[in-house]
Amino acid sequence: MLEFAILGLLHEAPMHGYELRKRLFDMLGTLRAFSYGSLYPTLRRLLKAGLIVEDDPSEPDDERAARTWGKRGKRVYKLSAEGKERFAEMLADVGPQAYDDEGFGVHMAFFSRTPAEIRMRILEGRRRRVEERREGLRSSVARAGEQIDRYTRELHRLGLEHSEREVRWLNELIATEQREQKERQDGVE
Amino acid sequence: MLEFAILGLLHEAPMHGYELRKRLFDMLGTLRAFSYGSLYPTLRRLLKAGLIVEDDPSEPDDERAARTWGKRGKRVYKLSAEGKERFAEMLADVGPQAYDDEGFGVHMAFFSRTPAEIRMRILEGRRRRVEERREGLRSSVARAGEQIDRYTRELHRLGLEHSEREVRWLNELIATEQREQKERQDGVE
DNA sequence: GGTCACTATATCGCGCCGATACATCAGAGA
DNA sequence: TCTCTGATGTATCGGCGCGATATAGTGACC
Repeated sequence: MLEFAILGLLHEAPMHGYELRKRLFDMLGTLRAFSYGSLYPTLRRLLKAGLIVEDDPSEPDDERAARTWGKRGKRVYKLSAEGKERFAEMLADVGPQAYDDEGFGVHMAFFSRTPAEIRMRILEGRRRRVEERREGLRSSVARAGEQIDRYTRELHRLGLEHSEREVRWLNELIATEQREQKERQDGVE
Repeated sequence: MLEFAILGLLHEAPMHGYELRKRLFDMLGTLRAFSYGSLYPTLRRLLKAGLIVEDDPSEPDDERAARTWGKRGKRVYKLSAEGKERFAEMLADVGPQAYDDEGFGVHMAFFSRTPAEIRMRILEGRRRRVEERREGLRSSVARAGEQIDRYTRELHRLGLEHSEREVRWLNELIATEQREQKERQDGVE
């Protein structure tokens, strides 16, 4: 997931670790924080795999100000051709991880770079997933009184409300996507 | 967190791994699944630490039916004195992990075994945490139009709604707790 | 007799977190 | 001028938990 996010973000511009982390935080908020303890090792891994390369180009005087540093701070990374390719593959490969809480959020944050058809698949897969959760919680909450711990039931009540709300939210998004797709088609014809 | 959950569950009765996992799933639902890949190693660790002991007592003919097995399946664990102590310590030690999404859910699932005072601390800490998130998302959503990616904003909108709803839910819980505490005091006096 | 779903234990690799350490730099305030 | 704080920046370590996978006994249905 972090790999996906890094590759996605580097499409915008070359960046160093700290910046990546901030951008990520802005996009995902508390949904997914990604600590430095995973960020830097992942960067290393991507570097070794050749998916990103160090952008070290002895200063093209272009925004020189940022890197006043002393002896080698700031390591700026940019996407390699292989990295671009890999990101495209990951976009196309819509697995179950794209439907769970964290994976879905990360995927959605990159929807602007995601083909409409794949956006649709993810949105609908997510909806199915949340509907299942909702049904489970529904029956748990309905199976009232008897046996279930009171606090557990409260927990399930909140979960149920969240699920219901998210399904509605997804329905709106899906409707919007469909409307826009139709407009695109009408525009072409 | 898993350690906490296992120790908490074993207060009810001795159990084997599979059963622990099912009970856990029933309590936390999709909030926190805990796979076998973490459950069994954790059980081992707790065993080695002496917090749980194997309950191997050559059949007290008490529910014999369940263990028809052949050659040693089913390893039943029960709490040791140290385990009980440890759980009590973990209950009393309310750190930031008790306020985040997953930790809070697990703690709340064991509220029936948690002193009222600590329940209060956790509830209020969680509320503070969620309010912070809410404020962050609020300003992000309000800072409309300009610059922010459309899908990212949708993500933040949903997050905001969830935060608002959870704060309300927490307020109710806290109010209930306070009411009950008052009743307890009145009853005593 | 087959096969299906459930019960049950276990391991492996690896992604990610939290804590921690260590630097530089900008601005505020004494 | 000095110092302190807070943001910027890179990095490592131990350990938790996940997903995939292997193995196997049990009960029920057809």
